Amino acid sequence: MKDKWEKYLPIDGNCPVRSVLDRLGDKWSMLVIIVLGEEGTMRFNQLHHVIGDISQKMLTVTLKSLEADGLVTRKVFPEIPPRVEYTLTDRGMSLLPHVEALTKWALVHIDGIRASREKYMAS
Amino acid sequence: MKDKWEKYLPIDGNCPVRSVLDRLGDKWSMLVIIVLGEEGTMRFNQLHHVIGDISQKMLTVTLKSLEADGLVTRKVFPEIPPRVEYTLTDRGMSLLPHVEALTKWALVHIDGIRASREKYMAS
DNA sequence: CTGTATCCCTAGGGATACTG
DNA sequence: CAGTATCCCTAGGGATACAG
Repeated sequence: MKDKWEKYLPIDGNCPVRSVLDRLGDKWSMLVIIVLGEEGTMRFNQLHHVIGDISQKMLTVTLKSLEADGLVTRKVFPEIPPRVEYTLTDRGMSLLPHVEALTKWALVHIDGIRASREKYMAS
Repeated sequence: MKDKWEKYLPIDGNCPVRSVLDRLGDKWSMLVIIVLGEEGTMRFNQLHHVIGDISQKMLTVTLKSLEADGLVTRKVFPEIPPRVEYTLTDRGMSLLPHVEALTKWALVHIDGIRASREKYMAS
Protein backbone atom coordinates (compact mmCIF):
# COMPACT_ATOMS: atom_id res chain seq x y z
CA MET A 1 0.00 0.00 0.00
CA LYS A 2 1.49 3.25 -1.17
CA ASP A 3 1.78 6.03 1.34
CA LYS A 4 0.73 9.39 -0.02
CA TRP A 5 3.40 11.06 2.07
CA GLU A 6 6.29 9.08 0.75
CA LYS A 7 7.65 12.02 -1.12
CA TYR A 8 8.85 13.39 2.21
CA LEU A 9 10.45 10.16 3.28
CA PRO A 10 14.07 9.22 2.65
CA ILE A 11 13.16 6.16 0.58
CA ASP A 12 16.24 4.81 -1.16
CA GLY A 13 18.01 7.94 -0.02
CA ASN A 14 16.28 9.70 -2.87
CA CYS A 15 14.54 12.53 -1.07
CA PRO A 16 15.72 15.65 -2.93
CA VAL A 17 15.05 17.86 0.04
CA ARG A 18 17.53 15.99 2.14
CA SER A 19 20.09 15.46 -0.56
CA VAL A 20 20.41 19.21 -0.90
CA LEU A 21 20.52 19.83 2.82
CA ASP A 22 23.18 17.24 3.42
CA ARG A 23 25.25 18.99 0.82
CA LEU A 24 24.70 22.64 1.68
CA GLY A 25 23.67 22.38 5.30
CA ASP A 26 27.17 22.07 6.62
CA LYS A 27 28.94 24.98 8.16
CA TRP A 28 30.88 26.35 5.23
CA SER A 29 29.76 25.10 1.79
CA MET A 30 27.27 27.84 0.99
CA LEU A 31 29.63 30.53 2.13
CA VAL A 32 32.42 29.24 -0.10
CA ILE A 33 30.02 29.08 -3.03
CA ILE A 34 28.91 32.65 -2.47
CA VAL A 35 32.44 33.96 -2.17
CA LEU A 36 33.60 32.14 -5.31
CA GLY A 37 30.46 33.25 -7.10
CA GLU A 38 30.84 36.90 -6.25
CA GLU A 39 34.59 37.23 -6.37
CA GLY A 40 35.39 34.73 -9.13
CA THR A 41 38.42 32.46 -9.20
CA MET A 42 40.44 32.47 -6.00
CA ARG A 43 43.46 30.81 -4.47
CA PHE A 44 43.40 28.73 -1.34
CA ASN A 45 44.91 31.34 0.94
CA GLN A 46 42.77 34.06 -0.56
CA LEU A 47 39.67 32.13 0.43
CA HIS A 48 41.17 31.47 3.80
CA HIS A 49 41.78 35.15 4.36
CA VAL A 50 38.44 36.31 2.99
CA ILE A 51 36.37 33.95 5.09
CA GLY A 52 38.60 34.67 7.99
CA ASP A 53 37.39 32.37 10.71
CA ILE A 54 37.41 29.07 8.85
CA SER A 55 40.16 26.66 9.82
CA GLN A 56 42.58 25.39 7.23
CA LYS A 57 41.25 21.91 7.77
CA MET A 58 37.64 22.82 7.18
CA LEU A 59 38.46 24.89 4.11
CA THR A 60 40.25 21.89 2.64
CA VAL A 61 37.44 19.52 3.55
CA THR A 62 34.78 21.87 2.18
CA LEU A 63 36.59 22.49 -1.09
CA LYS A 64 37.19 18.77 -1.56
CA SER A 65 33.52 17.94 -1.13
CA LEU A 66 32.47 20.75 -3.45
CA GLU A 67 34.99 19.51 -5.99
CA ALA A 68 33.73 15.96 -5.62
CA ASP A 69 30.21 17.12 -6.36
CA GLY A 70 31.36 19.02 -9.42
CA LEU A 71 30.48 22.42 -8.00
CA VAL A 72 34.04 23.72 -7.92
CA THR A 73 37.10 23.07 -10.07
CA ARG A 74 40.58 22.85 -8.66
CA LYS A 75 43.46 23.92 -10.85
CA VAL A 76 47.01 23.30 -9.74
CA PHE A 77 49.92 25.31 -11.13
CA PRO A 78 53.16 23.35 -10.80
CA GLU A 79 55.17 26.25 -9.48
CA ILE A 80 57.22 26.91 -6.43
CA PRO A 81 55.65 27.98 -4.24
CA PRO A 82 52.59 26.05 -5.40
CA ARG A 83 49.49 27.85 -6.59
CA VAL A 84 46.01 26.37 -6.61
CA GLU A 85 42.99 28.15 -7.99
CA TYR A 86 39.38 27.37 -7.27
CA THR A 87 36.52 28.30 -9.57
CA LEU A 88 32.81 27.65 -9.58
CA THR A 89 31.73 25.21 -12.29
CA ASP A 90 28.63 25.78 -14.39
CA ARG A 91 26.78 23.55 -11.98
CA GLY A 92 28.02 25.64 -9.09
CA MET A 93 27.02 28.81 -10.93
CA SER A 94 23.52 27.44 -11.44
CA LEU A 95 23.18 27.05 -7.70
CA LEU A 96 24.40 30.54 -6.93
CA PRO A 97 21.19 32.53 -7.58
CA HIS A 98 19.23 30.29 -5.25
CA VAL A 99 21.74 30.63 -2.48
CA GLU A 100 21.84 34.36 -3.00
CA ALA A 101 18.06 34.55 -2.95
CA LEU A 102 18.19 32.86 0.42
CA THR A 103 20.72 35.30 1.79
CA LYS A 104 18.74 38.25 0.48
CA TRP A 105 15.69 36.86 2.23
CA ALA A 106 17.77 36.67 5.38
CA LEU A 107 18.90 40.28 5.03
CA VAL A 108 15.31 41.44 4.72
CA HIS A 109 13.93 39.35 7.56
CA ILE A 110 16.77 39.09 10.05
CA ASP A 111 15.63 42.06 12.13
CA GLY A 112 12.08 40.76 12.40
CA ILE A 113 13.38 37.33 13.25
CA ARG A 114 15.56 38.69 16.01
CA ALA A 115 12.62 40.65 17.36
CA SER A 116 10.43 37.55 17.32
CA ARG A 117 13.11 35.58 19.05
CA GLU A 118 13.40 38.07 21.88
CA LYS A 119 9.67 38.24 22.38
CA TYR A 120 9.57 34.46 22.46
CA MET A 121 12.32 34.29 25.05
CA ALA A 122 10.61 36.83 27.23
CA SER A 123 7.38 34.86 27.30
CA MET B 1 41.48 50.15 8.51
CA LYS B 2 38.42 48.73 6.83
CA ASP B 3 38.73 45.31 5.27
CA LYS B 4 37.04 45.06 1.90
CA TRP B 5 36.10 41.46 2.71
CA GLU B 6 34.31 42.18 5.88
CA LYS B 7 30.96 41.42 4.34
CA TYR B 8 31.88 37.76 4.55
CA LEU B 9 33.00 37.97 8.16
CA PRO B 10 30.80 37.35 11.17
CA ILE B 11 31.31 40.85 12.56
CA ASP B 12 28.79 41.51 15.29
CA GLY B 13 27.16 38.27 14.26
CA ASN B 14 25.61 40.19 11.41
CA CYS B 15 26.64 38.12 8.44
CA PRO B 16 23.35 37.37 6.68
CA VAL B 17 24.75 34.28 5.01
CA ARG B 18 25.46 32.67 8.31
CA SER B 19 22.34 33.82 10.05
CA VAL B 20 20.29 31.98 7.46
CA LEU B 21 22.43 28.87 7.55
CA ASP B 22 22.35 28.64 11.30
CA ARG B 23 18.60 28.74 11.07
CA LEU B 24 17.92 26.46 8.14
CA GLY B 25 21.05 24.37 8.11
CA ASP B 26 19.93 22.04 10.85
CA LYS B 27 18.61 18.62 10.08
CA TRP B 28 14.86 19.25 10.00
CA SER B 29 13.84 22.92 9.70
CA MET B 30 13.64 23.15 5.92
CA LEU B 31 11.77 19.89 5.67
CA VAL B 32 9.16 21.03 8.19
CA ILE B 33 8.77 24.32 6.31
CA ILE B 34 8.25 22.51 3.03
CA VAL B 35 5.72 20.10 4.46
CA LEU B 36 3.74 22.87 6.16
CA GLY B 37 4.01 24.94 3.01
CA GLU B 38 2.73 22.27 0.69
CA GLU B 39 0.19 20.59 2.95
CA GLY B 40 -1.00 23.58 4.96
CA THR B 41 -1.92 23.52 8.64
CA MET B 42 -1.06 20.31 10.42
CA ARG B 43 -1.19 18.76 13.86
CA PHE B 44 1.83 17.56 15.76
CA ASN B 45 1.28 13.88 15.16
CA GLN B 46 0.41 14.45 11.56
CA LEU B 47 3.79 16.07 11.01
CA HIS B 48 5.40 13.28 12.95
CA HIS B 49 3.79 10.68 10.72
CA VAL B 50 4.42 12.51 7.46
CA ILE B 51 8.10 13.07 8.09
CA GLY B 52 8.33 9.58 9.43
CA ASP B 53 11.87 9.30 10.68
CA ILE B 54 12.07 12.39 12.86
CA SER B 55 12.08 11.77 16.59
CA GLN B 56 9.44 13.34 18.79
CA LYS B 57 12.13 15.31 20.53
CA MET B 58 13.56 16.80 17.36
CA LEU B 59 10.14 17.63 15.98
CA THR B 60 9.39 19.53 19.17
CA VAL B 61 12.73 21.29 19.15
CA THR B 62 12.43 22.19 15.48
CA LEU B 63 8.89 23.53 15.80
CA LYS B 64 9.85 25.56 18.85
CA SER B 65 12.73 27.24 17.07
CA LEU B 66 10.62 27.92 13.99
CA GLU B 67 7.96 29.38 16.25
CA ALA B 68 10.52 31.49 18.06
CA ASP B 69 11.67 32.94 14.75
CA GLY B 70 8.13 33.71 13.73
CA LEU B 71 8.13 31.27 10.84
CA VAL B 72 5.43 29.04 12.28
CA THR B 73 2.43 29.66 14.51
CA ARG B 74 1.31 27.25 17.18
CA LYS B 75 -2.38 27.14 18.00
CA VAL B 76 -3.55 25.14 20.99
CA PHE B 77 -7.13 23.91 21.27
CA PRO B 78 -8.09 23.35 24.91
CA GLU B 79 -9.72 20.01 24.32
CA ILE B 80 -9.29 16.53 25.61
CA PRO B 81 -7.36 14.98 24.07
CA PRO B 82 -5.37 18.12 23.28
CA ARG B 83 -5.01 19.36 19.74
CA VAL B 84 -2.23 21.62 18.51
CA GLU B 85 -2.05 22.97 15.01
CA TYR B 86 0.99 24.36 13.27
CA THR B 87 0.81 26.78 10.35
CA LEU B 88 3.36 28.69 8.32
CA THR B 89 3.30 32.43 9.05
CA ASP B 90 3.55 35.02 6.29
CA ARG B 91 7.23 35.20 7.02
CA GLY B 92 7.47 31.44 6.70
CA MET B 93 5.51 31.56 3.47
CA SER B 94 7.89 34.16 2.07
CA LEU B 95 10.75 31.75 2.62
CA LEU B 96 9.01 28.82 0.98
CA PRO B 97 9.67 29.64 -2.69
CA HIS B 98 13.39 29.94 -2.06
CA VAL B 99 13.53 26.64 -0.25
CA GLU B 100 11.53 25.02 -3.01
CA ALA B 101 13.79 26.52 -5.65
CA LEU B 102 16.67 24.88 -3.87
CA THR B 103 14.99 21.48 -3.80
CA LYS B 104 14.07 21.77 -7.47
CA TRP B 105 17.68 22.53 -8.23
CA ALA B 106 18.60 19.41 -6.28
CA LEU B 107 16.14 17.30 -8.25
CA VAL B 108 17.62 18.48 -11.52
CA HIS B 109 21.25 18.07 -10.52
CA ILE B 110 21.32 15.16 -8.12
CA ASP B 111 22.12 12.58 -10.79
CA GLY B 112 24.99 14.60 -12.15
CA ILE B 113 26.26 15.20 -8.65
CA ARG B 114 26.18 11.53 -7.85
CA ALA B 115 28.04 10.77 -11.06
CA SER B 116 30.69 13.39 -10.23
CA ARG B 117 31.04 11.99 -6.77
CA GLU B 118 31.70 8.48 -8.04
CA LYS B 119 34.22 9.65 -10.58
CA TYR B 120 35.97 11.62 -7.86
CA MET B 121 36.09 8.61 -5.55
CA ALA B 122 37.49 6.42 -8.29
CA SER B 123 40.36 8.79 -8.98
C1' DC C 1 51.90 28.26 -0.41
C1' DT C 2 48.94 24.41 0.05
C1' DG C 3 47.91 21.24 2.13
C1' DT C 4 48.06 16.27 5.82
C1' DA C 5 47.77 14.10 10.18
C1' DT C 6 46.35 14.01 15.00
C1' DC C 7 44.08 14.96 18.96
C1' DC C 8 40.30 16.56 21.26
C1' DC C 9 35.83 18.35 22.59
C1' DT C 10 31.36 20.00 22.32
C1' DA C 11 26.59 20.10 20.61
C1' DG C 12 23.24 17.95 17.66
C1' DG C 13 20.37 14.56 17.71
C1' DG C 14 18.50 9.44 18.75
C1' DA C 15 16.13 6.14 22.22
C1' DT C 16 13.54 5.58 25.94
C1' DA C 17 10.51 6.52 29.71
C1' DC C 18 7.30 9.49 31.87
C1' DT C 19 3.28 13.35 32.32
C1' DG C 20 -1.03 16.50 31.90
C1' DC D 1 -2.57 13.66 21.94
C1' DA D 2 1.24 16.40 22.65
C1' DG D 3 4.58 16.96 24.65
C1' DT D 4 8.90 16.75 28.88
C1' DA D 5 13.00 14.74 30.92
C1' DT D 6 17.17 11.89 30.69
C1' DC D 7 20.79 9.48 29.04
C1' DC D 8 23.95 8.58 25.67
C1' DC D 9 26.74 8.62 21.55
C1' DT D 10 28.64 9.89 17.40
C1' DA D 11 30.38 13.12 13.91
C1' DG D 12 31.40 17.86 12.82
C1' DG D 13 34.69 20.79 13.38
C1' DG D 14 38.70 23.52 16.06
C1' DA D 15 43.86 23.66 17.39
C1' DT D 16 48.12 22.33 16.58
C1' DA D 17 52.03 20.33 14.41
C1' DC D 18 54.18 18.61 10.38
C1' DA D 19 55.30 17.99 5.05
C1' DG D 20 56.14 18.71 -0.14
